[in-house]
Amino acid sequence: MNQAEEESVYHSLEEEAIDVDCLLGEPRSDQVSVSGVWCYEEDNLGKCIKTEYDSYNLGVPGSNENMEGVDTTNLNALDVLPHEVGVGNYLTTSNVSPCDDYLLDFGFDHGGCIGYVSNERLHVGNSQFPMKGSFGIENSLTENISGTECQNYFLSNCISGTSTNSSEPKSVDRFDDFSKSLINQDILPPHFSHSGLELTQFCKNGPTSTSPAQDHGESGAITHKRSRKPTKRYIDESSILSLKNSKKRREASSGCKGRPSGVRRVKSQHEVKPKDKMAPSDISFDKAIQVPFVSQGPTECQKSNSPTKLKVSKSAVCNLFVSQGPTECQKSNSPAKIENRIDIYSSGSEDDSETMMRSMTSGNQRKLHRLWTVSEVKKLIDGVAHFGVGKWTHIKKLLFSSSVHRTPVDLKDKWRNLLKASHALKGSRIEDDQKRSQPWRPLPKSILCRVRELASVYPYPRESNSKISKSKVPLAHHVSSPARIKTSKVPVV
DNA sequence: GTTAGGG
DNA sequence: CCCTAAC
Repeated sequence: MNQAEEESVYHSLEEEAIDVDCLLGEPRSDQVSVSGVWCYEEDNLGKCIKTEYDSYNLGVPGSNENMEGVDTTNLNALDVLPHEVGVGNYLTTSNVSPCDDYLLDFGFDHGGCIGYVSNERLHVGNSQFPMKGSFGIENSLTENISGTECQNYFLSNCISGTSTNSSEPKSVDRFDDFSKSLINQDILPPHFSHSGLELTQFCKNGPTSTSPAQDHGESGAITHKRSRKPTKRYIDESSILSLKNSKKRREASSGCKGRPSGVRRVKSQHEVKPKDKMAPSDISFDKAIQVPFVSQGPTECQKSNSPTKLKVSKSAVCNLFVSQGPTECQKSNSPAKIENRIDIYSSGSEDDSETMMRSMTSGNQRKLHRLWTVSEVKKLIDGVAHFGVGKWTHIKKLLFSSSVHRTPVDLKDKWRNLLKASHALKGSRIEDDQKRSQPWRPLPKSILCRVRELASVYPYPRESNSKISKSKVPLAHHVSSPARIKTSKVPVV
């Protein structure tokens, strides 16, 4: 086995491990959408119900003491030992085979957990619809259709809807029904309810024509960098501090570079305008030095933190710093120790596979640092592929609705980082270099490649201006991106 | 309210 | 991840 093969095996194993974690960790409320979407497919109605039933039983093993009394279906489900409840059982009990991708995507991760289909596979069939297979909606559409029919189903539906509405009314109706079902589950925006205009337009022109890039009048022209002047806060700080605290600053910043991570203002509800906020007394550099639990004087922090709460925070944070492994963070904190200010833990307890850190000083609470899972990255990529760069709230609402901790800004930040990573990969081509630059979390090369593709399709403002024009990406030359997609990605049927 | 970009 | 100007 050469090195490349080892790499690929390594990646696939890693992905599998992460995804199984994800699967076991994130069923929850998504189950609702599973059953709902399944039931769209009439042929699978029985299976859906059965599977749903089974999974509920699996969720409460041993809760039924009269096992002899239950029917065969229940017995089958209950026979499964808790540790056996996993991918295999879900799949084998469901039997909705043609679209396992879809099942897993929607059932457990809304679009990318196990069933991610990389872009490479998208081109296996004769359909070249850009985001084929990797996006939950489309998978859902094709759940019971196999082969090329499956691949072209979405498209053919749309096209038949435009040319002659009566040519395949059944398909359109079917699609319409499905889209409605999605809307009812908040998976699709309301305007998807009309399979006629919007969707056909979407299909005919490809996703980019209705993408945010054009909505904002960016067609052809890449967004220019926004001019940026020094922030008020910066001006205030610098003017005041340069006079009063230059000496202290040197001492404080010697220990921590720049703004110390974790030192942050509490965004209180009584927040005032920056100028008022930064009264000289507030800019005590006691805050900059990371001495978390010392009373800070009349600052905002003190307003929001009672001494007892500080104490609680301290213990919780200690626990967190000790237990860095996945899934331990939540479990190691006894409920008694965690109260109001720690509620962020319970609210974010849905993803056990993530490593969490918390830096905290002066009572300021920084959001949990949640590492991005591969499945999350895939969802983000799919979202960008469908809606374009910049539609972060759209992507958030549609694909990350179950991830309360991922804000649109987070998505944007992550996309920026992905671009960096993908460019790093492009620059050095060698995967070892990639690992050297990101030894902590090597992303699968396929993902980075996909990011790179999308980066050329949906240039990110500024970065794409400079990098893509300079780079040797052959696809992104003189043709504006929407036009390029139109010609290269949308198949002519 | 959202997004871009600097930190 | 946070912050803030720009939109």
